Amino acid sequence: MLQCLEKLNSRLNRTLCFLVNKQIFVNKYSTMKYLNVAEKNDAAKNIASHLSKGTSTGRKGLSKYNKIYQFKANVMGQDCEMVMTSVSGHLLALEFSGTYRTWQTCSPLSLFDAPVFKYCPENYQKIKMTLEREVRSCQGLIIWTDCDREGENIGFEIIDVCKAARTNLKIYRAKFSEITLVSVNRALQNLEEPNKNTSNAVDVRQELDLRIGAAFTRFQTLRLQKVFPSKLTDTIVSYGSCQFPTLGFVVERYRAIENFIVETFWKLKVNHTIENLSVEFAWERFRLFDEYACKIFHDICTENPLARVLEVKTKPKSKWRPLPLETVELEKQASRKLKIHAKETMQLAEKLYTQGFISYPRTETNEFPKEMNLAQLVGQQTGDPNWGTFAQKILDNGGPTPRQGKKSDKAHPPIHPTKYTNNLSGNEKRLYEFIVRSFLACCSKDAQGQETIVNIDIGREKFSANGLVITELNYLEVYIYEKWSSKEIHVYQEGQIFSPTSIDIVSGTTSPPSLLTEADLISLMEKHGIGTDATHAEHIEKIKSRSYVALADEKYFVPGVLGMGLVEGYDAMGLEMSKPHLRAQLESDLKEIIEGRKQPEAVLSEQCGPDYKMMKFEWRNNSISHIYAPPYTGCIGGCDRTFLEYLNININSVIKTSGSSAQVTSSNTSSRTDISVPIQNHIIPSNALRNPIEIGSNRGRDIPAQRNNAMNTTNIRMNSASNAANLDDNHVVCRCSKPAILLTSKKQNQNFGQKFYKCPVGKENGGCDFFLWAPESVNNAQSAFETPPSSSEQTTFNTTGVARRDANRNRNTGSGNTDDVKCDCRLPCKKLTVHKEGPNKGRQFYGCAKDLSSKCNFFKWADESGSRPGPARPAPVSSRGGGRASRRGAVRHCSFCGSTEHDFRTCSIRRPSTD
DNA sequence: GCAAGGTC
Repeated sequence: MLQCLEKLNSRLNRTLCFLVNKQIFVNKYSTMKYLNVAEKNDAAKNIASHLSKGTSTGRKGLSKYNKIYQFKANVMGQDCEMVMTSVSGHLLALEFSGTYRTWQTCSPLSLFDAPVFKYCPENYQKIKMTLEREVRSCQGLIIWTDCDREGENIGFEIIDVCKAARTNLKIYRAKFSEITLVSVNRALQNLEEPNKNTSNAVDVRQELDLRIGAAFTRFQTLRLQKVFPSKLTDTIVSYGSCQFPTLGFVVERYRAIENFIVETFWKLKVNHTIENLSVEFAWERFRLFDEYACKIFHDICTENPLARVLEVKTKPKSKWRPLPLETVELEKQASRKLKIHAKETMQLAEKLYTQGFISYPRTETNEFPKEMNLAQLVGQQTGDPNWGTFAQKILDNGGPTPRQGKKSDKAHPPIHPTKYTNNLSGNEKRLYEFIVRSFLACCSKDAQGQETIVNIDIGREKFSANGLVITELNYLEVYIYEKWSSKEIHVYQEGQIFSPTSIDIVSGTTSPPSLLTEADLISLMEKHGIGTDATHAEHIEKIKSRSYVALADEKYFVPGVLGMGLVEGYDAMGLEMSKPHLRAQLESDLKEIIEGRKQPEAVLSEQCGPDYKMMKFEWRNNSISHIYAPPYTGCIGGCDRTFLEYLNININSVIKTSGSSAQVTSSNTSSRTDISVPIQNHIIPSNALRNPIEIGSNRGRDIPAQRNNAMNTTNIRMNSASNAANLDDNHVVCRCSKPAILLTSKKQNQNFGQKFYKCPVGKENGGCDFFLWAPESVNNAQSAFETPPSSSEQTTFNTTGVARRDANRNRNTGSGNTDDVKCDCRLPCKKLTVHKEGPNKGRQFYGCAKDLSSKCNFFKWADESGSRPGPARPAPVSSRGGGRASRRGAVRHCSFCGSTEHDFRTCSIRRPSTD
């Protein structure tokens, strides 16, 4: 009996193990159920279809646009129940709280700090309720939103809604590049965590767009309505980070045309006519702006007017078929070729998409996935009376061979027809036809021709003419929107001599660029990252509806009085609101948030906070203490320009970034390291400051100084208030905003034992190369940078490390012979004489022999021995950048050319292109 | 009454 029981027990155990191993037991009693949510219904349907191998069953959700699909799938080794549904883009919207929502109950300025909250708009309530209802019966949530920045944020909106409805939810992110069988199954087997950083970046983008957009819109609307009541009553004068740069492009082109100076030019033209065939030869010099010079060449040619054929080249020439169609290209081509505006094009495309005639029209992809059955799509078109024959020809001649682009949004294929129809009308019909013809053209072959180029010589002047014979039209047969014309030319042979029919001087005038078309505007927006492919048309429409711009001849954009006034008004205030780089700066900040290098709060603070530029400074080596006694609370926003000059901060750059206060640029090379040296390590935020400040430098970088001032940057960043608490006692932060670590030099040289600060992460681990000698070590260490200071240098009045290095070199160089004295480029110097009126007139000095654009900052008086430190008197500066030593005498001079008659702001050397 | 980004 006992044996029987043991046998039975053993058998039961084996059965149990088998069931557990096969997960039958687990499934029976605790089958895992997941809610899967995609960004749109279409995606949910297709993903469900792939994951279920076509077996998913559908049912209605509370929202009629967002259905629910059910199926079984294996998730992490377990067979699970799957429920799949979707949202429709963003589920939540951002809005101001309470009284901040209405215009009359708060100041526009208060919107920068006003409380905001996320809520679900009325038209999305049903989607939200579906999620809440479905998730209650699930143990897991899988996010299937598009794998881009906005998609990640929409994912977190879904997560927030679902977590509020159901606790203890396991949450995963499916990452996929396209909705294909392979891709979505791979995503399910490699589930990840949602990326909070990416979502944070979108939150920042949303908040900034709302705050800045609403604040400026209300401010300028109310202000301008008050100033121009008769003209602007009931008119919204909106501001947006995309609509304003779009307006800026229109204004900029208009100004370029207005400011264009017409010039007359002259050129030679050779004609050779035989039996009604006239061939024009173009001059190799193209055109000259000097009539007299052109006449001389004309005389030379006409003195011996025989042409000799130097070369006859015949080569095949192709005209490329179009790339697979992406949204921006569809908008541009429809505007150019069909004269349908971008906004209408997208509305039409949306309609064609929902009727199933074309694929998803918002795509940045211009290459077809390999697994797409293009032949089947081409086959659908063979019955059409206009392009059916061509479609059949593609199939008969080896099938579709699409030209492939290089762009992919990893989500949608290029725009293509998905179903044949001949029941459309109006612009809907025209747009469908364009999409079909573009698709067939893309699947066809390039047009082929033979080009002949003939080069001739007349009196040593060269001319050329070309002809073209088209041999195969190929895609041009179906793509009726492009033309390629043959050009007949006589038969020439190398060495042939002929008499031209005429050799003429023709004059012409240069012409300004043309006004922007919609296609041009879209190209500019795309180039500068203004808006997305889905929103370009809306921004253009917006500036039209606001009367900022209008269309001339129904084609060309011209700024209206209001648009022009806004741009010029802000420009006059030094606020570059209509320039694209403001948006570009935000995009750069968002990227840093995504990469985890920047806190969202810091970006919000920088872009949104009041424009404080007050900092507390302390000076090392008494540098400028006699003028600005430490601790000095100074402004770098332009309110104290003298102070900026002493720090060699380029005021123009400060103004340029006044909206974000992220960066100022130093105006000369030697001073690019200035700021971090004279200022002691204790960089303490003043009471006026809400944020601590990090000051770094470009120490150690080899930057050609005069080439690009913007490169000589000394970064001054506002960090988040929360970082303040993390700072160590020294308040030294590195350039990646981390508290710097204090280390001791172990190198066996004169710096042994000296202390210095470094980035805690280290450059080798992705940190920065921040370096600063500790205050207690600075008088003993080589210098605040790399070069050892001598005792004499310690007593100099220079505020800059670089000037000290110059002094050091001066001491070691020879005694006035140009062959002995070498500059910082290690090249022999040239000896120069001061011509400027002043105490040093006639005095000689050494400077770099290179030209202005590449010379270094080396300076040395010719009549002084090398043992003395840097110049004690106001110095003539050998190049843009030297001569900080002269500050002591309080004689102000230009930091670029040394003149005492102006400062660097008005220096003609510094600003050759604008002065 | 405001933005820009999703999508229907």
